[in-house]
Amino acid sequence: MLDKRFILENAEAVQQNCDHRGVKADVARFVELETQCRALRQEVEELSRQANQVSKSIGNAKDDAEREERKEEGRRLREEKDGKQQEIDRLDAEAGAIYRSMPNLTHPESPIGDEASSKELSRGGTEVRRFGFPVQDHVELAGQHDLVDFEGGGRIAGHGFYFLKNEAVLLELALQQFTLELLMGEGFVPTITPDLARGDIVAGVGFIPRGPETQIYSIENFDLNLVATAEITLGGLYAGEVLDADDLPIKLCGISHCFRTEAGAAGRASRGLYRVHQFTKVEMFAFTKPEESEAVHQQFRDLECRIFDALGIPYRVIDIATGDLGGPAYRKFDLEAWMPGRGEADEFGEVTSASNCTDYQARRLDIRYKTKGEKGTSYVHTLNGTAVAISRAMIAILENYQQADGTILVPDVLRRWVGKDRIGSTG
RNA sequence: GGACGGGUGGCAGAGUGGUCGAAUGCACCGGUCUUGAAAACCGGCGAUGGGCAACCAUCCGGGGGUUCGAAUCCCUCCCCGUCCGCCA
Repeated sequence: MLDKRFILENAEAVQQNCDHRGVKADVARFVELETQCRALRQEVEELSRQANQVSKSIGNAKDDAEREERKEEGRRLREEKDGKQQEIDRLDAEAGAIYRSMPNLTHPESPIGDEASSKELSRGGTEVRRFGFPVQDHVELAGQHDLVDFEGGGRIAGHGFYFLKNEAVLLELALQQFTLELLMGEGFVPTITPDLARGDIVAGVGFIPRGPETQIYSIENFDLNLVATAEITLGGLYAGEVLDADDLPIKLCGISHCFRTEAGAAGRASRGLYRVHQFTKVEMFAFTKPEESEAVHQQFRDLECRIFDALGIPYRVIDIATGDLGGPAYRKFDLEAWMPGRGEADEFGEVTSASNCTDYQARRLDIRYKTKGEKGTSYVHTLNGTAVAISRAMIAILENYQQADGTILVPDVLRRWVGKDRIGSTG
Protein backbone atom coordinates (compact mmCIF):
# COMPACT_ATOMS: atom_id res chain seq x y z
CA MET A 1 0.00 0.00 0.00
CA LEU A 2 1.10 3.51 -0.75
CA ASP A 3 0.49 6.44 1.56
CA LYS A 4 -2.90 7.82 0.55
CA ARG A 5 -1.88 11.37 1.27
CA PHE A 6 1.16 10.92 -0.94
CA ILE A 7 -1.05 9.74 -3.80
CA LEU A 8 -3.35 12.73 -3.45
CA GLU A 9 -0.44 15.15 -3.51
CA ASN A 10 1.54 13.38 -6.25
CA ALA A 11 -1.14 11.93 -8.48
CA GLU A 12 0.79 12.48 -11.72
CA ALA A 13 3.98 10.89 -10.47
CA VAL A 14 2.02 7.93 -9.12
CA GLN A 15 0.24 7.50 -12.45
CA GLN A 16 3.56 7.58 -14.28
CA ASN A 17 4.96 4.99 -11.89
CA CYS A 18 1.97 2.71 -12.57
CA ASP A 19 2.53 3.16 -16.29
CA HIS A 20 6.21 2.27 -16.01
CA ARG A 21 5.29 -0.83 -14.14
CA GLY A 22 2.68 -1.88 -16.64
CA VAL A 23 -0.12 -1.57 -14.10
CA LYS A 24 -3.46 -0.20 -15.22
CA ALA A 25 -4.67 2.06 -12.42
CA ASP A 26 -6.79 5.17 -12.80
CA VAL A 27 -5.09 7.42 -10.29
CA ALA A 28 -7.18 10.46 -11.20
CA ARG A 29 -10.36 8.49 -10.51
CA PHE A 30 -8.94 7.41 -7.16
CA VAL A 31 -8.19 11.02 -6.24
CA GLU A 32 -11.72 12.03 -7.19
CA LEU A 33 -13.31 9.26 -5.11
CA GLU A 34 -11.04 9.90 -2.17
CA THR A 35 -11.85 13.61 -2.21
CA GLN A 36 -15.57 12.86 -2.21
CA CYS A 37 -15.12 10.42 0.67
CA ARG A 38 -13.25 12.99 2.71
CA ALA A 39 -16.08 15.48 2.39
CA LEU A 40 -18.67 12.86 3.31
CA ARG A 41 -16.65 11.77 6.31
CA GLN A 42 -16.79 15.32 7.62
CA GLU A 43 -20.56 15.21 7.35
CA VAL A 44 -20.70 11.86 9.12
CA GLU A 45 -18.54 13.24 11.91
CA GLU A 46 -20.84 16.16 12.35
CA LEU A 47 -23.90 13.88 12.47
CA SER A 48 -22.15 11.65 15.02
CA ARG A 49 -21.44 14.66 17.15
CA GLN A 50 -25.05 15.78 17.05
CA ALA A 51 -26.38 12.31 17.77
CA ASN A 52 -24.03 11.92 20.74
CA GLN A 53 -25.21 15.23 22.09
CA VAL A 54 -28.83 14.17 21.84
CA SER A 55 -28.12 10.87 23.59
CA LYS A 56 -26.37 12.62 26.44
CA SER A 57 -29.23 15.05 26.85
CA ILE A 58 -31.81 12.31 27.37
CA GLY A 59 -30.81 11.84 31.00
CA ASN A 60 -32.02 15.31 31.96
CA ALA A 61 -35.20 15.41 29.93
CA LYS A 62 -37.97 16.85 32.07
CA ASP A 63 -40.70 14.34 31.17
CA ASP A 64 -41.50 11.25 29.12
CA ALA A 65 -42.78 13.25 26.19
CA GLU A 66 -39.51 15.14 25.86
CA ARG A 67 -37.59 11.92 26.33
CA GLU A 68 -39.46 10.28 23.46
CA GLU A 69 -39.00 13.32 21.30
CA ARG A 70 -35.25 13.23 21.81
CA LYS A 71 -35.08 9.50 21.18
CA GLU A 72 -36.79 10.13 17.89
CA GLU A 73 -34.31 12.90 17.10
CA GLY A 74 -31.46 10.51 17.91
CA ARG A 75 -32.90 7.83 15.68
CA ARG A 76 -33.27 10.30 12.84
CA LEU A 77 -29.68 11.53 13.13
CA ARG A 78 -28.26 8.00 13.25
CA GLU A 79 -30.31 7.01 10.25
CA GLU A 80 -29.02 9.97 8.27
CA LYS A 81 -25.51 9.14 9.36
CA ASP A 82 -25.88 5.50 8.32
CA GLY A 83 -27.12 6.59 4.90
CA LYS A 84 -24.08 8.75 4.35
CA GLN A 85 -21.84 6.03 5.71
CA GLN A 86 -23.21 3.60 3.14
CA GLU A 87 -22.45 6.16 0.44
CA ILE A 88 -18.89 6.34 1.76
CA ASP A 89 -18.61 2.57 1.81
CA ARG A 90 -19.71 2.42 -1.81
CA LEU A 91 -17.23 5.03 -3.00
CA ASP A 92 -14.58 3.53 -0.78
CA ALA A 93 -15.02 0.10 -2.33
CA GLU A 94 -14.31 1.51 -5.77
CA ALA A 95 -11.42 3.64 -4.51
CA GLY A 96 -10.06 0.65 -2.57
CA ALA A 97 -9.94 -1.53 -5.67
CA ILE A 98 -7.84 1.08 -7.45
CA TYR A 99 -5.75 1.67 -4.35
CA ARG A 100 -4.92 -2.00 -3.88
CA SER A 101 -3.91 -2.34 -7.50
CA MET A 102 -1.31 0.42 -7.23
CA PRO A 103 2.20 -0.97 -6.97
CA ASN A 104 4.95 0.41 -4.77
CA LEU A 105 7.02 3.38 -5.88
CA THR A 106 10.18 2.54 -7.75
CA HIS A 107 13.86 3.12 -7.06
CA PRO A 108 15.20 5.86 -9.34
CA GLU A 109 17.93 3.56 -10.64
CA SER A 110 15.64 0.67 -11.59
CA PRO A 111 15.70 0.33 -15.37
CA ILE A 112 12.45 1.49 -16.93
CA GLY A 113 10.80 -0.90 -19.33
CA ASP A 114 9.71 -4.50 -19.67
CA GLU A 115 11.59 -7.67 -18.76
CA ALA A 116 14.09 -7.15 -21.59
CA SER A 117 15.19 -3.85 -20.05
CA SER A 118 16.48 -5.49 -16.89
CA LYS A 119 20.12 -4.68 -16.50
CA GLU A 120 23.05 -6.92 -15.68
CA LEU A 121 24.97 -5.33 -12.81
CA SER A 122 27.80 -7.77 -12.26
CA ARG A 123 29.06 -11.33 -12.55
CA GLY A 124 30.01 -13.78 -9.86
CA GLY A 125 33.58 -14.75 -8.99
CA THR A 126 33.44 -18.16 -10.64
CA GLU A 127 34.24 -18.34 -14.35
CA VAL A 128 31.83 -20.15 -16.64
CA ARG A 129 33.37 -23.53 -17.26
CA ARG A 130 34.27 -24.93 -20.68
CA PHE A 131 33.33 -28.58 -20.82
CA GLY A 132 35.40 -30.86 -22.99
CA PHE A 133 32.57 -33.39 -23.20
CA PRO A 134 28.85 -33.48 -23.99
CA VAL A 135 26.97 -31.70 -21.19
CA GLN A 136 24.09 -33.47 -19.48
CA ASP A 137 21.22 -31.63 -17.87
CA HIS A 138 20.27 -32.20 -14.24
CA VAL A 139 17.42 -34.55 -15.12
CA GLU A 140 19.81 -36.90 -16.92
CA LEU A 141 22.37 -36.61 -14.14
CA ALA A 142 19.76 -37.22 -11.46
CA GLY A 143 18.54 -40.28 -13.33
CA GLN A 144 22.02 -41.65 -13.72
CA HIS A 145 22.74 -41.39 -10.00
CA ASP A 146 19.22 -42.08 -8.70
CA LEU A 147 18.95 -38.68 -7.06
CA VAL A 148 15.39 -37.64 -7.91
CA ASP A 149 12.28 -39.75 -8.47
CA PHE A 150 9.98 -37.68 -10.65
CA GLU A 151 7.75 -40.64 -11.52
CA GLY A 152 7.18 -41.46 -7.87
CA GLY A 153 6.35 -37.85 -7.09
CA GLY A 154 3.95 -37.74 -10.00
CA ARG A 155 2.24 -40.91 -8.88
CA ILE A 156 1.50 -39.74 -5.36
CA ALA A 157 0.95 -36.00 -5.87
CA GLY A 158 1.01 -35.31 -9.59
CA HIS A 159 3.31 -33.65 -12.07
CA GLY A 160 5.64 -31.16 -10.44
CA PHE A 161 6.24 -33.23 -7.33
CA TYR A 162 9.22 -35.45 -6.77
CA PHE A 163 11.18 -37.46 -4.25
CA LEU A 164 14.72 -36.42 -3.53
CA LYS A 165 16.84 -39.51 -2.96
CA ASN A 166 20.29 -40.51 -1.83
CA GLU A 167 22.92 -37.76 -2.20
CA ALA A 168 20.25 -35.25 -3.26
CA VAL A 169 18.84 -35.49 0.25
CA LEU A 170 22.28 -34.92 1.72
CA LEU A 171 22.81 -32.01 -0.65
CA GLU A 172 19.56 -30.37 0.42
CA LEU A 173 20.41 -30.65 4.08
CA ALA A 174 23.98 -29.51 3.43
CA LEU A 175 22.76 -26.44 1.57
CA GLN A 176 20.51 -25.60 4.50
CA GLN A 177 23.30 -26.06 7.04
CA PHE A 178 25.85 -24.13 5.04
CA THR A 179 23.49 -21.22 4.43
CA LEU A 180 22.25 -21.10 7.99
CA GLU A 181 25.76 -21.05 9.38
CA LEU A 182 26.71 -18.18 7.11
CA LEU A 183 23.60 -16.15 7.91
CA MET A 184 23.86 -16.71 11.65
CA GLY A 185 27.38 -15.35 11.42
CA GLU A 186 25.86 -12.21 9.92
CA GLY A 187 23.43 -11.75 12.80
CA PHE A 188 20.35 -13.38 11.33
CA VAL A 189 18.09 -15.17 13.78
CA PRO A 190 17.41 -18.62 12.34
CA THR A 191 13.85 -19.90 12.25
CA ILE A 192 11.87 -22.77 10.83
CA THR A 193 8.53 -21.27 9.99
CA PRO A 194 5.04 -22.71 9.60
CA ASP A 195 4.39 -24.04 6.10
CA LEU A 196 0.80 -22.80 6.31
CA ALA A 197 -0.55 -19.33 6.92
CA ARG A 198 -3.92 -17.66 7.27
CA GLY A 199 -5.44 -15.84 4.33
CA ASP A 200 -5.06 -12.35 5.76
CA ILE A 201 -1.34 -12.86 6.28
CA VAL A 202 -0.88 -14.25 2.78
CA ALA A 203 -2.75 -11.28 1.32
CA GLY A 204 -0.94 -8.82 3.57
CA VAL A 205 2.42 -9.91 2.23
CA GLY A 206 1.08 -9.42 -1.27
CA PHE A 207 -0.04 -12.80 -2.54
CA ILE A 208 -3.55 -13.62 -3.66
CA PRO A 209 -4.65 -16.52 -1.46
CA ARG A 210 -7.62 -17.80 -3.46
CA GLY A 211 -9.20 -17.42 -6.85
CA PRO A 212 -8.50 -18.49 -10.41
CA GLU A 213 -5.08 -16.83 -10.89
CA THR A 214 -3.74 -17.74 -7.49
CA GLN A 215 -0.25 -19.12 -7.15
CA ILE A 216 -1.18 -20.39 -3.71
CA TYR A 217 -2.62 -23.72 -2.63
CA SER A 218 -5.33 -23.37 -0.03
CA ILE A 219 -6.81 -25.86 2.39
CA GLU A 220 -10.45 -26.70 1.97
CA ASN A 221 -12.72 -25.68 4.88
CA PHE A 222 -9.92 -23.79 6.61
CA ASP A 223 -8.64 -20.26 6.25
CA LEU A 224 -5.21 -21.74 5.69
CA ASN A 225 -2.86 -21.72 2.74
CA LEU A 226 0.37 -23.48 1.94
CA VAL A 227 3.05 -20.83 1.87
CA ALA A 228 4.78 -20.00 -1.40
CA THR A 229 7.79 -18.70 0.49
CA ALA A 230 8.84 -18.02 4.09
CA GLU A 231 8.55 -14.35 3.15
CA ILE A 232 4.88 -14.85 3.98
CA THR A 233 5.41 -16.23 7.46
CA LEU A 234 8.38 -14.02 8.35
CA GLY A 235 6.68 -10.90 7.04
CA GLY A 236 3.51 -11.77 8.90
CA LEU A 237 5.33 -12.45 12.14
CA TYR A 238 4.92 -8.90 13.45
CA ALA A 239 1.67 -8.00 11.68
CA GLY A 240 -0.25 -5.44 13.70
CA GLU A 241 2.66 -4.69 16.02
CA VAL A 242 4.59 -1.62 16.98
CA LEU A 243 8.28 -2.47 17.19
CA ASP A 244 10.85 -0.67 19.30
CA ALA A 245 13.21 1.40 17.15
CA ASP A 246 16.12 0.19 19.28
CA ASP A 247 15.46 -3.39 18.14
CA LEU A 248 15.78 -2.49 14.44
CA PRO A 249 16.96 -3.76 12.13
CA ILE A 250 15.49 -7.20 12.86
CA LYS A 251 17.07 -9.76 10.57
CA LEU A 252 15.57 -13.21 10.37
CA CYS A 253 16.12 -16.18 8.18
CA GLY A 254 13.55 -18.89 7.81
CA ILE A 255 13.52 -22.38 6.43
CA SER A 256 10.22 -23.42 4.96
CA HIS A 257 8.79 -25.62 2.31
CA CYS A 258 7.39 -23.58 -0.55
CA PHE A 259 4.32 -24.57 -2.49
CA ARG A 260 3.31 -23.01 -5.78
CA THR A 261 0.53 -23.93 -8.13
CA GLU A 262 2.48 -22.43 -11.06
CA ALA A 263 -0.87 -21.72 -12.69
CA GLY A 264 -0.39 -20.44 -16.20
CA ALA A 265 3.24 -21.46 -16.26
CA ALA A 266 2.74 -24.51 -18.45
CA GLY A 267 4.90 -24.54 -21.53
CA ARG A 268 7.64 -22.39 -20.12
CA ALA A 269 11.10 -23.78 -19.59
CA SER A 270 10.29 -26.04 -16.71
CA ARG A 271 12.05 -29.33 -17.14
CA GLY A 272 12.91 -31.35 -14.07
CA LEU A 273 13.42 -29.45 -10.86
CA TYR A 274 13.28 -25.99 -12.41
CA ARG A 275 9.59 -25.28 -11.97
CA VAL A 276 8.07 -27.50 -9.31
CA HIS A 277 5.11 -27.35 -6.95
CA GLN A 278 7.16 -27.90 -3.82
CA PHE A 279 10.69 -27.08 -2.77
CA THR A 280 12.61 -26.00 0.29
CA LYS A 281 14.02 -22.55 0.70
CA VAL A 282 16.07 -20.56 3.18
CA GLU A 283 14.75 -17.03 3.08
CA MET A 284 16.18 -13.84 4.53
CA PHE A 285 13.85 -11.20 5.88
CA ALA A 286 14.45 -7.84 7.55
CA PHE A 287 12.43 -5.17 9.30
CA THR A 288 14.32 -1.89 9.20
CA LYS A 289 14.02 1.82 9.74
CA PRO A 290 13.38 3.61 6.45
CA GLU A 291 16.87 5.07 6.26
CA GLU A 292 18.44 1.62 6.66
CA SER A 293 16.59 -0.32 4.02
CA GLU A 294 18.79 0.50 1.02
CA ALA A 295 21.89 -0.65 2.88
CA VAL A 296 20.21 -3.86 4.02
CA HIS A 297 19.04 -4.48 0.46
CA GLN A 298 22.65 -4.26 -0.73
CA GLN A 299 23.63 -6.58 2.11
CA PHE A 300 21.04 -9.14 1.04
CA ARG A 301 22.39 -9.04 -2.50
CA ASP A 302 25.97 -9.33 -1.27
CA LEU A 303 25.07 -12.33 0.90
CA GLU A 304 23.44 -14.05 -2.05
CA CYS A 305 26.60 -13.42 -4.05
CA ARG A 306 28.76 -14.77 -1.24
CA ILE A 307 26.68 -17.95 -1.07
CA PHE A 308 26.93 -18.66 -4.78
CA ASP A 309 30.60 -17.66 -4.93
CA ALA A 310 31.25 -20.08 -2.07
CA LEU A 311 29.35 -22.79 -3.92
CA GLY A 312 31.53 -22.09 -6.96
CA ILE A 313 28.62 -21.45 -9.29
CA PRO A 314 28.84 -18.76 -11.99
CA TYR A 315 26.05 -16.22 -11.94
CA ARG A 316 25.04 -12.74 -12.97
CA VAL A 317 23.26 -10.10 -10.92
CA ILE A 318 20.25 -8.45 -12.53
CA ASP A 319 18.63 -5.15 -11.62
CA ILE A 320 15.02 -5.94 -12.44
CA ALA A 321 13.21 -3.53 -14.76
CA THR A 322 10.06 -1.68 -13.70
CA GLY A 323 7.76 -3.76 -15.88
CA ASP A 324 8.89 -6.97 -14.22
CA LEU A 325 8.67 -5.88 -10.58
CA GLY A 326 6.01 -7.39 -8.35
CA GLY A 327 3.60 -5.00 -6.65
CA PRO A 328 5.36 -4.63 -3.29
CA ALA A 329 8.94 -4.29 -4.59
CA TYR A 330 10.61 -0.90 -4.74
CA ARG A 331 13.70 -2.44 -6.24
CA LYS A 332 14.65 -6.04 -6.94
CA PHE A 333 17.94 -7.81 -7.63
CA ASP A 334 17.95 -11.33 -9.03
CA LEU A 335 20.84 -13.74 -9.20
CA GLU A 336 20.78 -15.92 -12.25
CA ALA A 337 23.02 -18.94 -12.08
CA TRP A 338 24.64 -20.57 -15.02
CA MET A 339 22.90 -23.84 -15.74
CA PRO A 340 24.73 -25.41 -18.67
CA GLY A 341 22.09 -28.13 -19.07
CA ARG A 342 19.51 -25.59 -20.10
CA GLY A 343 21.17 -25.14 -23.48
CA GLU A 344 22.72 -22.32 -25.43
CA ALA A 345 19.74 -20.01 -25.62
CA ASP A 346 18.79 -19.80 -22.00
CA GLU A 347 21.68 -20.99 -19.91
CA PHE A 348 21.09 -18.63 -16.99
CA GLY A 349 18.27 -19.48 -14.60
CA GLU A 350 16.96 -17.42 -11.72
CA VAL A 351 18.14 -18.74 -8.37
CA THR A 352 17.60 -15.87 -5.94
CA SER A 353 15.70 -12.65 -5.67
CA ALA A 354 16.12 -9.81 -3.18
CA SER A 355 13.48 -7.12 -2.86
CA ASN A 356 13.26 -3.92 -0.92
CA CYS A 357 9.54 -3.45 -0.29
CA THR A 358 10.03 -0.17 1.63
CA ASP A 359 6.87 0.56 3.62
CA TYR A 360 4.47 -1.04 1.11
CA GLN A 361 4.08 -4.38 2.88
CA ALA A 362 4.38 -2.79 6.31
CA ARG A 363 1.44 -0.52 5.63
CA ARG A 364 -0.71 -3.45 4.54
CA LEU A 365 0.44 -5.65 7.43
CA ASP A 366 0.39 -2.70 9.84
CA ILE A 367 3.92 -3.07 11.15
CA ARG A 368 5.25 0.12 12.68
CA TYR A 369 8.05 1.21 14.93
CA LYS A 370 8.35 3.76 17.68
CA THR A 371 11.37 5.70 18.80
CA LYS A 372 11.66 6.24 22.54
CA GLY A 373 10.97 9.82 23.54
CA GLU A 374 9.34 10.66 20.22
CA LYS A 375 5.66 10.98 19.55
CA GLY A 376 3.93 8.79 17.02
CA THR A 377 4.87 5.75 15.02
CA SER A 378 6.16 5.14 11.51
CA TYR A 379 5.97 2.18 9.21
CA VAL A 380 9.02 -0.06 9.07
CA HIS A 381 10.60 -1.09 5.81
CA THR A 382 10.57 -4.76 4.92
CA LEU A 383 13.01 -6.66 2.77
CA ASN A 384 13.14 -10.22 1.60
CA GLY A 385 15.75 -12.21 -0.20
CA THR A 386 16.39 -15.77 -1.16
CA ALA A 387 19.41 -17.21 0.60
CA VAL A 388 19.04 -20.51 -1.17
CA ALA A 389 16.17 -22.12 -3.02
CA ILE A 390 17.20 -25.76 -2.84
CA SER A 391 15.73 -27.12 -6.05
CA ARG A 392 17.30 -24.51 -8.32
CA ALA A 393 20.59 -24.51 -6.42
CA MET A 394 20.58 -28.28 -6.86
CA ILE A 395 20.22 -27.90 -10.63
CA ALA A 396 23.14 -25.50 -10.73
CA ILE A 397 25.33 -27.77 -8.62
CA LEU A 398 24.60 -30.94 -10.56
CA GLU A 399 25.08 -29.31 -13.94
CA ASN A 400 28.17 -27.24 -13.09
CA TYR A 401 29.97 -29.95 -11.19
CA GLN A 402 29.46 -32.83 -13.64
CA GLN A 403 32.64 -34.55 -14.77
CA ALA A 404 33.71 -36.24 -17.98
CA ASP A 405 33.34 -39.66 -16.35
CA GLY A 406 29.73 -38.93 -15.36
CA THR A 407 30.43 -38.35 -11.68
CA ILE A 408 29.48 -35.12 -9.92
CA LEU A 409 31.83 -33.34 -7.57
CA VAL A 410 30.42 -32.00 -4.33
CA PRO A 411 31.22 -28.29 -3.81
CA ASP A 412 34.00 -27.90 -1.24
CA VAL A 413 31.91 -25.98 1.25
CA LEU A 414 29.25 -28.70 1.36
CA ARG A 415 31.52 -31.71 1.83
CA ARG A 416 31.47 -31.35 5.63
CA TRP A 417 27.77 -32.19 5.60
CA VAL A 418 27.46 -34.42 2.55
CA GLY A 419 30.22 -36.59 3.90
CA LYS A 420 31.80 -37.26 0.52
CA ASP A 421 33.44 -35.28 -2.23
CA ARG A 422 31.94 -36.98 -5.24
CA ILE A 423 28.60 -38.42 -6.33
CA GLY A 424 28.95 -41.62 -8.36
CA SER A 425 31.83 -43.96 -8.71
CA THR A 426 34.88 -43.22 -10.82
CA GLY A 427 35.54 -46.92 -11.23
C1' G B 1 -11.51 -32.63 19.34
C1' G B 2 -14.36 -31.64 24.39
C1' A B 3 -15.24 -28.58 28.97
C1' C B 4 -14.40 -24.21 31.49
C1' G B 5 -11.95 -19.34 31.95
C1' G B 6 -10.06 -15.18 29.38
C1' G B 7 -8.80 -11.18 25.31
C1' U B 8 -9.28 -3.51 28.02
C1' G B 9 -3.73 1.94 27.21
C1' G B 10 3.95 0.01 26.71
C1' C B 11 2.91 -3.86 30.74
C1' A B 12 -0.22 -5.49 34.84
C1' G B 13 -5.22 -4.92 35.98
C1' A B 14 -10.43 -2.56 37.49
C1' G B 15 -14.71 -1.60 34.94
C1' U B 16 -21.66 -5.59 33.40
C1' G B 17 -26.19 -0.04 29.59
C1' G B 18 -25.50 6.76 30.15
C1' U B 19 -20.04 12.78 31.59
C1' C B 20 -15.88 5.72 30.46
C1' G B 21 -11.28 7.00 26.43
C1' A B 22 -11.66 4.13 30.59
C1' A B 23 -9.89 3.52 38.03
C1' U B 24 -5.34 1.87 40.11
C1' G B 25 -0.20 0.13 40.03
C1' C B 26 4.32 -0.25 37.21
C1' A B 27 6.99 1.85 33.30
C1' C B 28 7.85 6.50 30.84
C1' C B 29 8.51 12.20 30.51
C1' G B 30 9.09 17.04 33.20
C1' G B 31 9.96 19.32 38.03
C1' U B 32 11.29 19.76 43.53
C1' C B 33 14.98 17.71 46.78
C1' U B 34 20.38 15.81 46.17
C1' U B 35 27.50 16.92 44.94
C1' G B 36 25.33 12.96 41.69
C1' A B 37 21.98 8.90 41.82
C1' A B 38 18.14 6.32 44.43
C1' A B 39 13.95 7.17 47.50
C1' A B 40 10.10 10.63 48.46
C1' C B 41 6.90 14.38 46.69
C1' C B 42 4.41 17.48 42.65
C1' G B 43 2.78 17.53 37.58
C1' G B 44 2.21 15.11 32.86
C1' C B 45 1.42 10.71 30.06
C1' G B 46 -2.98 5.85 24.92
C1' A B 47 -3.70 5.56 19.46
C1' U B 48 -5.62 7.17 14.67
C1' G B 49 -7.99 10.78 11.52
C1' G B 50 -9.62 16.16 10.73
C1' G B 51 -8.29 21.47 12.29
C1' C B 52 -3.39 26.89 13.03
C1' A B 53 -5.91 26.16 17.52
C1' A B 54 -9.78 25.56 21.01
C1' C B 55 -11.89 21.27 19.73
C1' C B 56 -14.32 17.19 17.12
C1' A B 57 -14.78 12.10 15.45
C1' U B 58 -13.28 6.98 15.78
C1' C B 59 -10.89 3.00 18.66
C1' C B 60 -11.74 -1.80 24.85
C1' G B 61 -9.48 -9.21 19.83
C1' G B 62 -12.27 -9.07 14.38
C1' G B 63 -17.17 -8.74 12.16
C1' G B 64 -22.48 -8.25 12.70
C1' G B 65 -26.86 -7.06 15.81
C1' U B 66 -30.11 -4.76 19.90
C1' U B 67 -30.62 0.48 21.88
C1' C B 68 -31.60 7.41 21.73
C1' G B 69 -26.94 5.52 23.91
C1' A B 70 -22.52 -0.55 24.20
C1' A B 71 -15.97 -1.95 26.90
C1' U B 72 -20.62 -3.53 29.26
C1' C B 73 -26.38 -7.19 26.34
C1' C B 74 -27.03 -10.81 21.89
C1' C B 75 -24.87 -13.61 17.50
C1' U B 76 -20.52 -15.13 15.04
C1' C B 77 -15.42 -15.78 13.98
C1' C B 78 -10.30 -15.61 15.67
C1' C B 79 -6.73 -15.96 19.43
C1' C B 80 -4.75 -17.12 24.49
C1' G B 81 -4.90 -20.01 29.19
C1' U B 82 -6.26 -24.41 32.22
C1' C B 83 -8.00 -29.40 32.49
C1' C B 84 -9.49 -33.83 29.66
C1' G B 85 -9.05 -36.76 25.17
C1' C B 86 -5.95 -38.06 20.97
C1' C B 87 -1.14 -38.24 19.05
C1' A B 88 4.92 -38.15 16.56
